[in-house]
Amino acid sequence: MPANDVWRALSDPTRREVLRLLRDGSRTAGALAESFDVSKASMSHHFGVLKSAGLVRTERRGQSIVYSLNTSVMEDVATLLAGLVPRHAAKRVKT
Amino acid sequence: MPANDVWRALSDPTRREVLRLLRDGSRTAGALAESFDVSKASMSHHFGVLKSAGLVRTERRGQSIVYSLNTSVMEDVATLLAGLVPRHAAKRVKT
DNA sequence: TGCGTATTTAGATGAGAGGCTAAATATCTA
DNA sequence: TAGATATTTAGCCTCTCATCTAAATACGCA
Repeated sequence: MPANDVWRALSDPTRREVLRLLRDGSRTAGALAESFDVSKASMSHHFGVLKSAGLVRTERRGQSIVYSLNTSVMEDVATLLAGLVPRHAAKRVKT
Repeated sequence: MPANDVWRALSDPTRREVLRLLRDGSRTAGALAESFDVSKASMSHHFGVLKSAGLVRTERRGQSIVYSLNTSVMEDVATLLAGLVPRHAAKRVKT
């Protein structure tokens, strides 16, 4: 999980929304894509960015590919952020 | 603090390093710029991005302009991140 | 006021990102 | 195997971003 890839992945609003959707459970590429007003090809590109950053995992199920959050890496992201926040700004990350 | 601006500001490694430097205390634009192998004009651009995202504050001191972290906004950033991390991935953000 | 220092703004450039359509690949089912 | 469905890859285009140099602005001090 190169930190640079993670930050870059998070810099796009579409990708952040994908992560938010995945908070509620795994979804197929197609199901995710339907939530956005963007071509499936473009969504596939976003999925690739999220995947190479290690933020999501994939699993084939029949004809579909199911995406889910890689929760352990999401924890690492919290740590990355902690490296920027000054000590007295520490707070409980409520989820 | 539009969330988009914050994430965009954080997506650049130079800007993240600026924030890390500011964790240890305020610094002038020139002092910050010396830590990077980039022109002062480019650094000024980065400062502008950080500032318009609300991540840093400025204060003129004589000929210099002193940059410091906007700690309250850094807390908000932690909240933004929390909006992406699934419940069972919650963790103490150690700083 | 005039000069030196500190910083930002203007304008140009090259690389990269995200978008699209069309084609390719993988899987299921008849 | 043929056809339908799901997803990714390829190729192209446009726009944004980080960077640079040069010029402009702001301040302190003689």
